[in-house]
Amino acid sequence: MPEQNKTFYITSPIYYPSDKLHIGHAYTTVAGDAMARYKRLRGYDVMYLTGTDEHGQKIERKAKEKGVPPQQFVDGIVAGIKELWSKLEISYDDFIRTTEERHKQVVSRVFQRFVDQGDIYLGTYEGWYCTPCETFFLERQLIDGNCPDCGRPVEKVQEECYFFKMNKYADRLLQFLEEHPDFVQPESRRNEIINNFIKPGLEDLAVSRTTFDWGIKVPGDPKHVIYVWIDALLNYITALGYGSDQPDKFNKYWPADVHLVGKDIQRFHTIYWPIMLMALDLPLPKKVFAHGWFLMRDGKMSKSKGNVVDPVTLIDRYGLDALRYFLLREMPFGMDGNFTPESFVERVNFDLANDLGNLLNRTVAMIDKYFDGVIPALKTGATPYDEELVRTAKSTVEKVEAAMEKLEFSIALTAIWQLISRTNKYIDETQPWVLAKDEAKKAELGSVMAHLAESLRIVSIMLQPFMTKTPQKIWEQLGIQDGGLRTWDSIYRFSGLPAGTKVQKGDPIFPRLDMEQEIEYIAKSMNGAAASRDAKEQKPQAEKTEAAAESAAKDEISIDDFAKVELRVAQVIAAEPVKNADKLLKLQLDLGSETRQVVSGIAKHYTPEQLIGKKVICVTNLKPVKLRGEQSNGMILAASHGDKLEVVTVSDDMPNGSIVK
RNA sequence: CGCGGGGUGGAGCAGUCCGGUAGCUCGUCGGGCUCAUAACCCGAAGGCCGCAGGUUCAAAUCCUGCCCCCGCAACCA
Repeated sequence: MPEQNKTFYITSPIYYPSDKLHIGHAYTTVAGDAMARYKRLRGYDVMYLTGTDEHGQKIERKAKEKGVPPQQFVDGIVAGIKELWSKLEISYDDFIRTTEERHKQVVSRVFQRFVDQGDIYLGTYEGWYCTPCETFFLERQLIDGNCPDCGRPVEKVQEECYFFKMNKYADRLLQFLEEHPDFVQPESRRNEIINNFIKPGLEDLAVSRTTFDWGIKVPGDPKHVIYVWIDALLNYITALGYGSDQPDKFNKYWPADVHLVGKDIQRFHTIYWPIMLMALDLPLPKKVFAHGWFLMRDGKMSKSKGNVVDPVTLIDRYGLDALRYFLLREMPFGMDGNFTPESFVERVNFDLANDLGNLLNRTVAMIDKYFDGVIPALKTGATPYDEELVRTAKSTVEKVEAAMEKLEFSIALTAIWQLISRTNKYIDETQPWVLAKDEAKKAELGSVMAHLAESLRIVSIMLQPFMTKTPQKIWEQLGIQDGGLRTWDSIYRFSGLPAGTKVQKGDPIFPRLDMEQEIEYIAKSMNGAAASRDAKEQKPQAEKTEAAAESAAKDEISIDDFAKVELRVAQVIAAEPVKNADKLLKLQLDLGSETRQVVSGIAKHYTPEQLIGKKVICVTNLKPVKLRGEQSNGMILAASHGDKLEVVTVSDDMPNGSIVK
């Protein structure tokens, strides 16, 4: 039997195609791609899997709103996701969709097996149901025994539901986690999982639903739909053909080397997934790595805050490699970090344009100028500075390899940039422009040029996992055509580039950006609708923000529809915080003819004192609700942008109760 | 006592597990150089490492208590 290549199986999460993806999704998937590319470079037989988790109530509902069948709805979104991946040059080897036959059949079979083994049983789910709200609640969610949403009485319901006996495997799981300290990464999250979830005892997991239809039916009991985790997690093996008549890939790649996940779903991958695999008598994945979030200046990214970054906007304007570099460099993998327009532009300018781009540019320019574009012979030792440069290059390779094994992308990139920096310094030390004036120093000068070119070649090869276009551009300028000079193995020696190679001067690979202008550009693209209003200059067609898309998607209404809303001027005569609530203020409003109580979620922005006396606009014919136990008979209008919020007011001489239209 | 993360020179972070010269990027100031994308290189200033106790020969690092910030969860009609 021929010797098999070492395999490497890495997965991204499968994404939920109910919305457009944002930079956070791009981040995870680019990280997985970098790892996959790195392992391929190192000679591994790599399987990189990504995909979509397409079932569930939310998609069923969204499809209904759009008036299309769920499958058609997700098909559209998935096409967009694939387009984004193609734009990001994600080198996935397979894209699994949970609506595919290859997945659904196996999920059914596995479910049946769990039932047969006694791991899944049919039980009853007990909860409380609010008929008007059509929502289930747990005992602890109720407020004074009533619906937390509308305050009306709820009724106790018992519903059939299938459960997975998680606790049956808890001891084995705990033992596994103790024996495999590397399984959960970063390590800090391991304790959280063990202490918060496993040690207190695992509850049986509800694995079916009867409240919606869009999903894989429970075998032999079609009113039940298999609920998300059983369905979704299995993608990692169904994509490999597990349980099908073609299990070759499964045999070859399983167990997975790394599951990349967001920290929000790490729990499911480190508890439920291993337990499911134990129940299937399969080996467990080697590692579950949770990366952090990109946070915006005003907190977590969210559409309502208007701070969502669309990766396409950045790619179209700054190029793919700028974005990929930023994502992988800006924050340590596994930690939260910030996205700001400033940080993005600074990275591009300082690291890419000034350090790397300029180094290539000056190197090629000098080879052109001093040697008619032909790289001379390299002779290490020709200058006193060679040795340290060569040593730095060697140690950089080691550092990058070590960092990549731990998925420490930012550390790997930092190391590469240290080499770039060292190479820039080498130019200052050797002073080629001085050597050039002395014909006797021609060989020395030539060797300096060769060192520069070789250093850049090594950099370009190490950049391949992170950037997809830049290495190619560097090779073009350095005149590297031989594939052998592009391999990872070729960088252990500092002498790969043969003398006589003809360089080809080109445009700067990363043009310097105008800081102010670009920061403003990105900031505007993030602000969406608000930005488009005050945007003075031309906006490239690519700029379409979520917020803008969303407002455009809102249906037009007629004047009659609007007339249904009764708005009146009201004066705040009393205001106090609601107990046990951070965000709520209880307001007493004078509407002229009456006084009424309104609870408003503005405590983070106004103190009660600031509001008293203000004339605000109140929606007076809104259905009353109870919030945190307080009656609210209306709602006051407020403008919000990002984390700013301001209530809408009118001047003091407008009488209370005046109609607003 | 709901869960979790964090407070380190002006900004953003590393170092904290395994105590022992406090490091990186940017900014500021000064200098050098001209091959290069006003890029590159060198140097300097600037920190009682949130506060208070404790352990130790020695604490950013270990222990105890406290303060402050930020996510998540419960409430934004």
